[in-house]
Amino acid sequence: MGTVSKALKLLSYFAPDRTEVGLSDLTRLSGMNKATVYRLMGELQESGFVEQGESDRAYRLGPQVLHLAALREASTPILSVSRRVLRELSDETGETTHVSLGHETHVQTLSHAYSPSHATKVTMDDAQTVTYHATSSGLAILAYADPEFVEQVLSQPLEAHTSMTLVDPNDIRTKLAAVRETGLSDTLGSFELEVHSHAVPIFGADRRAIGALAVAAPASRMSPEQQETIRAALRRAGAALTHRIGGSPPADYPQDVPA
Amino acid sequence: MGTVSKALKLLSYFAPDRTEVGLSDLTRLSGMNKATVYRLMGELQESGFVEQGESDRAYRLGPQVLHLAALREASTPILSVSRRVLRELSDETGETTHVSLGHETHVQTLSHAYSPSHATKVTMDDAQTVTYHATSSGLAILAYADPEFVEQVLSQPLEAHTSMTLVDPNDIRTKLAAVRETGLSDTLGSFELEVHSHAVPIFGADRRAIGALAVAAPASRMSPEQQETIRAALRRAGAALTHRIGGSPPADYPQDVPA
DNA sequence: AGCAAATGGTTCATTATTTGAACCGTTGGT
DNA sequence: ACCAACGGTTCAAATAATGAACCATTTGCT
Repeated sequence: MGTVSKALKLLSYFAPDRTEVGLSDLTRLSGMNKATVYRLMGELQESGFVEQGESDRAYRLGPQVLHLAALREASTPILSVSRRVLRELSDETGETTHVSLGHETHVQTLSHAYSPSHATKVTMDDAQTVTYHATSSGLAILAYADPEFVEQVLSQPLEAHTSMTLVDPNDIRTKLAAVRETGLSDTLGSFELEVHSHAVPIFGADRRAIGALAVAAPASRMSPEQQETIRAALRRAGAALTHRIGGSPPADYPQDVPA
Repeated sequence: MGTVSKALKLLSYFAPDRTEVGLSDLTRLSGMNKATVYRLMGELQESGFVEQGESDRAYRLGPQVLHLAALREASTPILSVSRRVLRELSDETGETTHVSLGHETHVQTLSHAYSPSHATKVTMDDAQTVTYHATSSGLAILAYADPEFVEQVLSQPLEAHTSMTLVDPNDIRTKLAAVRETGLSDTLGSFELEVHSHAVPIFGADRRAIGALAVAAPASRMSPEQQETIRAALRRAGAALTHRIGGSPPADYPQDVPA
């Protein structure tokens, strides 16, 4: 692994529940030498990717990441566009909605929206990191990913988040084939019990799945009619989002609801 | 300069008007060896900081920057908070407003809002990079920055964007003292002719100026009354933004409008 | 108060990585 | 058919990264 990758890997230890990390923590988490971490963080700091607290000297993500994100948004406005799509989809379905992006080994939540129509709802954090195999979003992305990439993900240890999580690679391959039939994935309690989640893939300009749009509802509220509402709304919203970021679905993506 | 800094420097060549950059362009822009750039970009790509187009193989900023920005926003919500503040400030003043962050050598626009009340308005891009010495935002930040930092900025060549730009370091030091008197800076045509811009600094938790909030109006519309409206609105909005991101102004910051 | 352990930070000889000139194979223009 | 520019690749030489041991403060415990 090159030096640059090591430095960037240090950034990945920031998480919603760990927004500040000290030097020793980073050393332990990364397994690198303390002097190495210190120097790398120093370079990241010079470039504005992290900043250091005055008192405790813990590292935080710096303003430079906002600048780069604004720049990325200027060319491919996923965030700003998805915010509107999420709002509409939440209003339409009455449930919590979110968009996620597929990364090398994990799926990352980018943004979410709640519906005010129910007191009980699935709660979310932005910037959450979740697994491919246990979430409807992850499965939606995998279903339209390169076969090699799928195998790479399935070759890693698959954690059982709940008793409902699919952990057998063959079960997952079967599931992915089913997802491809309809262009839509769903999971019941496989990431968190009592949560029934539906997702559709979002495609980029190169017709590859870059992320997913999902609706997460309490399982208790999921009637067949509600499910049909969600599926229809999700299909429409997904197509809209794909289109509005300049992407297009692959030729084999189901355009209509299959019989 | 360490390897990591070199890699991160490559990211700085992305700009609103250059969202895709090829290998040769990067080599020229950075002055580094082509093989070096290639390897560094490869590492940045592996970590998701950039991605490559299928056809032309040009590099774009990758989805990882969105993830980091979402993470930073979760702990210090400048962006989401400032959006609301900007909206209100634009409605109140009837002019274009924007927030910027102070960086090592430049000032970067993060977000902006327009007012619908006039047909002519100052137009903006997000993620624009501008100079410290020629903008009201830059001067507002400098006025509350460490003296060493001010000297560092003033020791570099100061470009005259227009005939009105202050380029003599002594003139700028005098200007900064005047800004400290009122806690508010303004420039008339020093970045772009015909634009009259007002700005207040935004302070972080450590009471240092991290950025600025600004109102940019066509010079032709700037009457003494309009100016007073803007100053008052800007002071209130700046205090609100500083407060809502968990920051506080330094002890010597003028709290009330001076006599 | 006094101690022990953990923290951030620093040093410097050893080591491993980065570097750059020259080299392919392709593509697009004339 | 040519030339120039592109992305990508190679390998010996040069340089930068590394890690064990060290110091100074801070924190937590008795």
